[in-house]
Amino acid sequence: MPGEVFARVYALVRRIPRGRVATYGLLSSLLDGRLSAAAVGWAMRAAPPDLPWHRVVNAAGGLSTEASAPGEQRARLAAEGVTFGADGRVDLHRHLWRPRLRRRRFSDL
DNA sequence: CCATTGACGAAGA
DNA sequence: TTCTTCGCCAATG
Repeated sequence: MPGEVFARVYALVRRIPRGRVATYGLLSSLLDGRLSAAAVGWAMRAAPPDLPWHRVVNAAGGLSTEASAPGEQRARLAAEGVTFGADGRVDLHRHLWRPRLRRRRFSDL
């Protein structure tokens, strides 16, 4: 059984729309520091099979799964319209998910 | 309990 | 621009 914290990450990842991607760091900050970016990586490793894990990339738009599952993440992303640069990285300017943040006081920033 | 390990990332050099 | 270094924190042995 995955830890309770991981459930929060999974819920977030399920909200990423088709054709968009999120970064480990973005998910970490959306969780308000409950989980570090590295820990989000751990959560993704243990992700349930139905999770759209392929929509999570690193801060540079690179695919961190190339070593363990060559080509799979890229194929899945390409299948939903995500484009890649010549360097093989996702074009974040075009596909990064920008979720609506919860209303927050300026004084909290 | 303690050390190590990442599908990470910002800051330096 | 590329590379280290260091902090991060759940999981593992």
